[in-house]
Amino acid sequence: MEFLKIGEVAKRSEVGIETIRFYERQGLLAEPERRPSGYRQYDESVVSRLQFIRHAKELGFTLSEIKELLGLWFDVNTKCVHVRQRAEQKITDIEDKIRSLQKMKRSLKKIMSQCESRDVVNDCPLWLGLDGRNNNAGN
Amino acid sequence: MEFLKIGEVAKRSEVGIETIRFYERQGLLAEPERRPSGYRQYDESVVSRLQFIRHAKELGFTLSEIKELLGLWFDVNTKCVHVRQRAEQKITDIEDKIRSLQKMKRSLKKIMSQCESRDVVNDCPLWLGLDGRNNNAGN
DNA sequence: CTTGACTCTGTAGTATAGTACGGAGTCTAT
DNA sequence: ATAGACTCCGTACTATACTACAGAGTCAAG
Repeated sequence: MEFLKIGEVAKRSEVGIETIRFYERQGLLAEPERRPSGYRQYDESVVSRLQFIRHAKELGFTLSEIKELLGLWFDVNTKCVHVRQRAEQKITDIEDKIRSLQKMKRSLKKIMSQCESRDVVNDCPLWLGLDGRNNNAGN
Repeated sequence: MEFLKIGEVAKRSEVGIETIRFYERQGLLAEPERRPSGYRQYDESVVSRLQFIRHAKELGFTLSEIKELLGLWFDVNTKCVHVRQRAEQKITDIEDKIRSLQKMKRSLKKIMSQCESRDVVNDCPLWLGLDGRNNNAGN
């Protein structure tokens, strides 16, 4: 079987059929080939692309950010400097996210240790560990 | 001045007034004390709490997940075992997020290097690097 | 050739997370 | 004591990201 129908793509990528069509309308997926009947014909690469979208969403990227991330690849063939800049910016954003998550993780561990030692405190380590001033990435 | 009015809290936490009231309705913030006039009176701790909410949102947590995260603290005073379990689960979630972000970062760096070397390829490292289940790298 | 599962387009509805009034009362600096 | 900024509540509106039809056509196994 050369091509996948939308239902097969949905199954493999764990993304709903309606959602796939929605992403197409939003420009996250290219318009696929069609059979004479009008049925969409996908090749397998769309499955990875959809999985990427799914992961990126779970990491707090919006669809338009994801669109930009995906766009970086296509631009590789065109304007190198802009790609570099945007990729660098994205990397910085990602590093900020990682740092915040690591803080959050440390705070949770602190909660657990306090819990263990029955040492009830009045300050919540969760938000004390995560208050501002460490990152201010604007979009 | 002992207490903060909602506008001051909004300014310090960089969260809108309407949003603060919205979070109160959603149960992310406790109902604050009131002046005889009905004005809300906050102490400073609410600012950290709002900042925590803001950060957690940027990391892809939903409001109800954030509510749960915040809830962990209060439960510390009550049922230790459940807190430990939930905190452990959250830590696992966070570690998954960190791993995905690190993959994404590596993929972006790969894009940049390919861009630099003018080595145009057909496979996009971005989503090739992020498709499911090969998630087993430590940090 | 039928039948049931699948797909098409277009439109409408839902959940989440805010954001924006309107019309009233309150606070505070002069 | 009054102007201008602030706050109250309730309701309605918005943006994002889906999700669910309706009504029609298509595909493929028996």
